[in-house]
Amino acid sequence: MDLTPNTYAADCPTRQILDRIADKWTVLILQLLEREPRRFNALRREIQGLSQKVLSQTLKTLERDGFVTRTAFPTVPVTVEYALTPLGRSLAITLSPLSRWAEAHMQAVESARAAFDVRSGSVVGAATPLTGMPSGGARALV
Amino acid sequence: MDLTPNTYAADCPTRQILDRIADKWTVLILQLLEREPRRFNALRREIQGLSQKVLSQTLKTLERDGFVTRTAFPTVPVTVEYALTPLGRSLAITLSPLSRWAEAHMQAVESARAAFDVRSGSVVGAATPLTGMPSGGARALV
DNA sequence: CCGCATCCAACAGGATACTG
DNA sequence: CAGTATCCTGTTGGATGCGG
Repeated sequence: MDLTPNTYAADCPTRQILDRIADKWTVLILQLLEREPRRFNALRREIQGLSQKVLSQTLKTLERDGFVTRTAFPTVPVTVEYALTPLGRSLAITLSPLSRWAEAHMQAVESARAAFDVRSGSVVGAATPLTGMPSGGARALV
Repeated sequence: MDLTPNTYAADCPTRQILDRIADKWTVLILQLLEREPRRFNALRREIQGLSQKVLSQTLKTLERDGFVTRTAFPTVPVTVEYALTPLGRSLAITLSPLSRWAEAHMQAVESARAAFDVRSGSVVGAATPLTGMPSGGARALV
């Protein structure tokens, strides 16, 4: 039996788990829930661009994976609260550097993209000019 | 002007970046390149389940985002080497805890899934028996 | 309020074949 | 070896309407 999990094997469970946790919505949701438990529509409102359907699906898998708990209070219109489990909290802590990295290096990435697009000659609104010039080839940049 | 980036706004650049870096293949590729630069087919072989098309696409965006450099040596059959930029190295370090978390908590997640599936009564190979029983409802767990 | 079910458009991604 | 181009299918995900 193979006791050492290998993320690079397609069939290893760790691969499947990595696929789930390396997800945009997972990162954002867990981040919010780490601060404090929330209701369904609270999450929906706080995360722009997240549709109700996808939120619903995501929460369900997060619950199944043991990251969040779903508690329904039998109030008049039902009230549902989502909260992190200890396992989920552990994951949230692991994930939070991702958001911070994105914020910290946003500018650097945008610059890199702009530079690359110039090198590739892909000017957005205009046809690629055969005139100017290619080359510029293999200068080590970085 | 808004100086504070907000990952929860749909149009914020950080959101787009988060979407890219929170990606299964990105995590795996950067991890490998952090140890040492690699050739195209080396990456392809080392990462099971990663098709040539997707690897190609992914590497291109990673290059555009300024995470990796692509160096082509004019040998007989051309040789191409991918390596991390300082920015990419910074990201790789941020990403590596993800893989390790997956490995460390693999068992816990699988247990959670099994438990959830039992609660939900979704036995894989069999039709859901109307006989047995529903309920099991709202017991607070965890 | 909290969802699920349905329909449908868009895109991701595998297989294959062909270039420098 | 290191890709690009084409085709074609499966899944993702938005929009909408209904039910507990």
